Amino acid sequence: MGSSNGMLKGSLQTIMLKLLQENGRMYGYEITQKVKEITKGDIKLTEGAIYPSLHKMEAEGLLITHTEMVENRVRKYYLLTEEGKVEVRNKLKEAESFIGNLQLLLNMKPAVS
Amino acid sequence: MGSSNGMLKGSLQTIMLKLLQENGRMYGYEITQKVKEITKGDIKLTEGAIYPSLHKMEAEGLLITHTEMVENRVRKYYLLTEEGKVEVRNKLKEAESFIGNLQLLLNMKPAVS
DNA sequence: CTACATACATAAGAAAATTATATATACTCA
DNA sequence: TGAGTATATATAATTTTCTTATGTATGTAG
Repeated sequence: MGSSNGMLKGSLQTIMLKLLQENGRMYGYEITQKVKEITKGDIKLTEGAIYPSLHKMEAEGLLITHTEMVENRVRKYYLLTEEGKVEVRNKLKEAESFIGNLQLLLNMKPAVS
Repeated sequence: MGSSNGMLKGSLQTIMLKLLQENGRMYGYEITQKVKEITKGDIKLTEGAIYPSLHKMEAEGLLITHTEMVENRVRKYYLLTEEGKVEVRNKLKEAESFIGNLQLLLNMKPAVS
């Protein structure tokens, strides 16, 4: 079934911010599809997780939005603000450090000599 | 200051189970010190996080305990049950997969050709 | 007319953490 | 003697963040 998330807890924001950094602008549904594609179906983001998270980041000033009608459907695009661009870099550093530490703790990486 | 946790969310159990797998038996405070040591102070587990988590894993049958008095202080040692040993392996596979996916999403790993 | 894909939103509840507090012993430092 | 730190465990209150479920709406495939 692939979709054994459970460890996703603290990294949703980081993932979405990084995708926005790379793609310039994205809408919610597009993000879920992109993540599914990149992880080959392993990680499936749910609407109940992404939309509140996007709203929160918008409220915090990390994202701005603009809405478009495409094929008679509403699309709400999200883009990074300047503050958001700074935040991505911080989050990525944090993630890098965290992954390194996790690999050390779980013995997935040789100890540094 | 190093101690920017925040991404620890879903991995506390995995970390503690892995340490127990490696060390045979450990007590709560010892786990916090070991994690601090291995991560050079980056990750500081709090009591409010570890004790409820250990209690839960004991209730689930993953751990058993025995208490000892050392230097006039109580120590509650935790050990893996057979079920717990199986669980560590599952959690480690999950963690490996998750870390791989996260590195892909965050562009911390070259795309597989 | 049913199901699925696209697209957003939100409410209810659960899970897992943070923060704060409490207990208790022992050592150090002023 | 009193304060602070280290060792050691526990729990309550709160917050954050997620899952699950539901609702709206359009378009296509069968």
